[in-house]
Amino acid sequence: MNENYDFKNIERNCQSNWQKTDLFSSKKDLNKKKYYVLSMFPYPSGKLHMGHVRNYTIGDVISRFKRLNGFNVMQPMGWDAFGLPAENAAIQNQTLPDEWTFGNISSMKSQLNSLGLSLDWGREIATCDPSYYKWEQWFFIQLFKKGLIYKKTSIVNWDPIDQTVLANEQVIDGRGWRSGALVEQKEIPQYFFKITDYAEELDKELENLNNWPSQVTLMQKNWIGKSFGFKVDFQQKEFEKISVFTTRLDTIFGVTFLALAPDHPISKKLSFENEDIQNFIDSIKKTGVSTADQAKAEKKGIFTGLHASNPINNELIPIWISNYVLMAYGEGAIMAVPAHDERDYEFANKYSILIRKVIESNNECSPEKGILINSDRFNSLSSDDAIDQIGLELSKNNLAEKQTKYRLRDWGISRQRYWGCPIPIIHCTNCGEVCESETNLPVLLPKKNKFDFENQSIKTEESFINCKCPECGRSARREKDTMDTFVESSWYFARYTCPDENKQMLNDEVNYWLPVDQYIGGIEHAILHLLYARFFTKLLRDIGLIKISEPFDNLLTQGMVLKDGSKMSKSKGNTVDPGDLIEKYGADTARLFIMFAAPAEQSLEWSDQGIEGSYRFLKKIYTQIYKFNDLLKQQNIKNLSEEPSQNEEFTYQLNKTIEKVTDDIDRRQSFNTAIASLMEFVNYISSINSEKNISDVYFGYKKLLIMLSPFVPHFCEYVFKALTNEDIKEENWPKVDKQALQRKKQTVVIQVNGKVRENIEIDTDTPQSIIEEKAFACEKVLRFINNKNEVKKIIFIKNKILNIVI
RNA sequence: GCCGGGAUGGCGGAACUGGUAGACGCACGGGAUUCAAAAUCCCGCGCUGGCGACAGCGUGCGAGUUCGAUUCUCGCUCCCGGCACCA
Repeated sequence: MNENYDFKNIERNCQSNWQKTDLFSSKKDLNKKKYYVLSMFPYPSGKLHMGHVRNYTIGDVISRFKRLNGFNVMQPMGWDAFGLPAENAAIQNQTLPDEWTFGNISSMKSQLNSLGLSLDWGREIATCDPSYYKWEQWFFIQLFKKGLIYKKTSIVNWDPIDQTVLANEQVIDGRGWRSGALVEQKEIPQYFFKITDYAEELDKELENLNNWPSQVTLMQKNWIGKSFGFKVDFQQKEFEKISVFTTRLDTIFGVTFLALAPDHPISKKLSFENEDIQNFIDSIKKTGVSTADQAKAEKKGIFTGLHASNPINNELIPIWISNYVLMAYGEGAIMAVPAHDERDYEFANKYSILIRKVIESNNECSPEKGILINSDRFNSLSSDDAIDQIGLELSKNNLAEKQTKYRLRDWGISRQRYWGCPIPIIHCTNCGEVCESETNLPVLLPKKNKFDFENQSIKTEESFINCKCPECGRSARREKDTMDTFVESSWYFARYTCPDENKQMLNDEVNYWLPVDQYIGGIEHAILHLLYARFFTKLLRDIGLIKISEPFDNLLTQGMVLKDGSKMSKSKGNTVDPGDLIEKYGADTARLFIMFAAPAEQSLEWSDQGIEGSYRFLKKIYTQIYKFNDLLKQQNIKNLSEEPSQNEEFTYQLNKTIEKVTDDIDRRQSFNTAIASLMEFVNYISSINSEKNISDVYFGYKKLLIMLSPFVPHFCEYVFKALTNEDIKEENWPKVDKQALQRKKQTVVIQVNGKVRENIEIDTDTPQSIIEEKAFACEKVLRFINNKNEVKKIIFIKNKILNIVI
């Protein structure tokens, strides 16, 4: 053992040994319980950032912990390799998207390895590899044939100068990021996955995800947005009727206007005849496409000049068109009740529309349910009863229909970009829209020699576009759009189980490894990615490729890594390069610090000074064990048998630590407190005389190193070998001796009116009467009690507290 | 705007089921060691008052429930994440 902690050598040697022995490759083994640990795969941006370090260290700690506990662990890694940044980089750096991406993959792979992650690289996947996306195209075809994919037009951001579709991210303050042109809304045909067919199941099965953070399931629940209500028809002279969806039929007497979405068919028809309406709709089209932009936009509207009649009392109601009504939800039209809906209220105030209260309330606008007023024969009913009765009456007359609605919309997957998985559709003038034949898969992305700025998002290669129709054999044209990159990340966890399978999408291995036992990733993926992955799991099940319905058993959503209060980013110049840290302190210190600095699920404020503390902690253990090793040599001690210690305090401290660390890692996933306990234990060992307690200190260090090894694997492997001459890889996680946790003495706190006045050290389980006696003998307690007669009551919690209330 | 989360010393955080607020670490101050520095070791460290014993105050703000609230309830403020074409 070297006198100084030489992390560079230790880490280099360990990593090369692990690689040589292929230590972390995983195979099906029916003698062990399998455990599949998955961290969300990275986008290969080129440089590892602290968020990756955090994500992958968490996954690695869990993997190593589970291995020590006898599980057959699989921890794979791969690359979410399609996406926009590759195209941007290609334009900026005069490279090609594939060259840029594969270059990044190779440099990020070595960065990941320098962290000492116990990854099974034999299962590596890159989603831009044809052997991966071939099966995505195959799957697309199966879904298409099952009718789970359809085409419809939808709105995109259009940059009129660059003549290209923009992602929401590329629209800054309503302008294209490159051209600076005012962005327009444009309708184009796109393919959609029918995720709404699965809305009910996706909603219902959230209940079974007991090991997911409740905030994530709650966000998904709200996103799916299941609600019960009525579709109500308002009769209308010119257009026969206008249907609206409402969850608050009880407020129908309070309806003072109807509002249509700007892209509602009636709005569109009216715009052809009326220039003002046309201008109004055009002005709305200048706001961004994203829901956030639309919701933040000022509420605007225009009166159509038309009226409709309220089905409950035939009252004539004005019809407006407004930007706060979304075509994508419900009927694209609403019955507005300003007295009981805040958005309607704001709109009615702005345009001086009548506000009529129909639920009892002291406020001008109250969205809460209550007792009906101003509602004719339904007055004094509760909201819920009124909904039932009004619903019944209108339904009888075919004016309303009970409906269950979801806020969830179908998933549009067409992207007008180059660097993505080609959609395997062929447009034939003869046969229409047909799938590419399965034998022709994969539909390869056309190679480019030079990345074309003018047409960055459209494939112009004639050799790609021109093809033969698989049905009739005549000339046809290939679909030019690619798929949303979320499609690739919706099934990669399944493909890891059989990455080399080239005859089918998935084979039987998938049924051994799935579901993923522990999934780890950023909280920013709480809705979209996790919902799409759940959706795909159900699709794969229904096609018969897998048996499970939910992909991820346990979910850990890690917080972001911040510096100076905000997300690390190049533009803010507040990044910390993990490579620099590893160079300066080693991977073990970097891993230890990032796990110690904050709870995994919370955001982590980066501190340059804090990492010094973690480094110091490792150096301290190193030096202590080095000295202890010397002591063993001097005294020529060789065989230390693992006998129970006679030192009661030592066994208590050791077992308390084992219990705490095990529970913290396994159940609570509270890694920062697990490390704190290990630090306390190191402080404790330092405080005992090692010459007089050789055996205790030896076993103390031994157990300590095992428990620390998931966090700092290289360090522990090396030091363990030096101390014991054994291989830490052969060890098991230590077990708690429950007996050792029983203490003979306890501290009981004496309070007066809930304020601590004294502590009493006393035998465990001492009864209340004796503690009371002691308490009333304490000077510090009596000082706050003038007269024993004032004591109103005494609260006693065994081994904890005696509270005297006066 | 809507949905979700957070706020505790100078800083990161701990307190798991309502029961001693501040574990562990950083920073800082004092001391030891050293020619000196770094490293290391020891001691102190919420705020206010007090020589001290000790007392009062204290978990974003305002109320409430309770013998007792960082923890539960209601109402706010600020910060962070998501909002369907960033990944």
